[in-house]
Amino acid sequence: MSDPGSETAGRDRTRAHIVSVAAGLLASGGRDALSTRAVAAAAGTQAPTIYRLFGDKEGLLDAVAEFGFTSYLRDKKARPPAGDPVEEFRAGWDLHVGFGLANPALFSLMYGDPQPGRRSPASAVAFRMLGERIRAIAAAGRLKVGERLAADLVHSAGTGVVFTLLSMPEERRDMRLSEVARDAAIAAITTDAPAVETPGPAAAAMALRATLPDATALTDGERHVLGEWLDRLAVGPA
Amino acid sequence: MSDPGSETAGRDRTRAHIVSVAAGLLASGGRDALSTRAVAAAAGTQAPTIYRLFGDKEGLLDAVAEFGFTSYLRDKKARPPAGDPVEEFRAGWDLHVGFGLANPALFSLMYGDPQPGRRSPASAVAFRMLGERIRAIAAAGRLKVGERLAADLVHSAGTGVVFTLLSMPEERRDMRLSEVARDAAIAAITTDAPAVETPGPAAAAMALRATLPDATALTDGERHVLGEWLDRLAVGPA
DNA sequence: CTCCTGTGTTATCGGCGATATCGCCAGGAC
DNA sequence: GTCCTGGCGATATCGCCGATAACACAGGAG
Repeated sequence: MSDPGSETAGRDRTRAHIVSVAAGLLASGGRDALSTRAVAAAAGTQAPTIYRLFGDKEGLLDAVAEFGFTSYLRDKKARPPAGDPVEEFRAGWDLHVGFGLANPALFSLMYGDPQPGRRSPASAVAFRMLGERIRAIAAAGRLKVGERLAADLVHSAGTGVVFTLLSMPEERRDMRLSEVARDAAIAAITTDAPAVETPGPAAAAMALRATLPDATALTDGERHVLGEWLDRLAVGPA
Repeated sequence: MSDPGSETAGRDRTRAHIVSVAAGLLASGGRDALSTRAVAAAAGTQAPTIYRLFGDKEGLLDAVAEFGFTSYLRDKKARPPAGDPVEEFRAGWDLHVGFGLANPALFSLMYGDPQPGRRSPASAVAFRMLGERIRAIAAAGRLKVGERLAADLVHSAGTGVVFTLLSMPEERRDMRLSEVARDAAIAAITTDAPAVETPGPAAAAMALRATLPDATALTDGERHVLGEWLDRLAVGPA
């Protein structure tokens, strides 16, 4: 281990090669084409190598999913930021649905056959991206439900749309479904009139201060303390 | 074949027995527990019998899915018609989501790993039921999109919600997700005027929640408590 | 030079879906 | 009553799968 750089480089290189070959097999032959033997043969190596590098088959599948997903993102990521967080959200939705339709086997790998608690690294990446978009909407004062619920709702709608479209013959897919579902999700989690005009906690605190009497979810005492804190926040970090 | 009645009766009986045993295996051990050998052994028969009765493994899976789905419907179908088609729709949604959460392996069998054009008999039954509910809404003059698009949208939302909930650990599942998604779907396909949107404190609370880490005017403890209150405000008056 | 770790290679295990083959027996044909 | 035949149970088998044990070999560490 005196030369870990080149050693792990060689290791990483064969690993990347196997993942790339496996992704090709998956895309061309579907999930069933991705057997350890087929991958090993196509990569010019042996079955035990896969287990040394990936632990087990699930490790290989995770690596393939992450590779395919990030590759797709890299190819498509020429999009300039739109400014409006809801417009950014739309772009993210379309990107994700496009990924699912372009890589059905990969998408099924990431989201099909769900197991409680288990989440593939690739879908974790996707969910984190979604969380950032949701947060941006919230920071703009246009989110009317909790961030977590919003993210779950959008995730549900997106995966559902992709699965539904994938179950149809390709020529019968109605892409309006994606748009309608997308806008329905937006309508469910956002408000048209932004509650906050300027970014930062101060403006948000002021906006909340104004609607505080309507905050019936809090007790009188909580409302009182909250009011004091909001006053401090409205002044700013002085 | 002079006595087709009793002959096919015996055939149907063993068939039903195998399906019932297989459903039990699937419910207890998950999808992987449903191997032809395991089913044959548990049913007290031999592997070739399964192929004689069901053609191949997919035929067996279809039969199991249909059996499980119709069994669930039979057990739960004590619901009296509600009159209002949208209310009927709500009941159907809740029934379907309940089925998915109660039978995760069956649900994955029906909707996971989608293949273009292929639709399991069980999901065909479910989709037909959905179509009837949609048609009733249309007949009442309250559908604002095409029946087909409406059905696809609802199907997407429903399967997406179930998959999302199934991917979470059981104790972390937020059942509001199903309700919010359901009502969002209703809002997207019906002409019912959505509840008048009073801004309320939710959006401002979410805006502040998103920028909370920047709120340097508060101590860590205050920020923590404030975060909990803001989450409650996002849910609304409960 | 010797050891020791990591890799390539072969062989193998138990299980899977699917099928060929054969003995058997019930029921109709005559 | 006897023969024939079609479907069933049972066994064995094929090819493939995921996974792992066992072993030969290379090449740096000491």
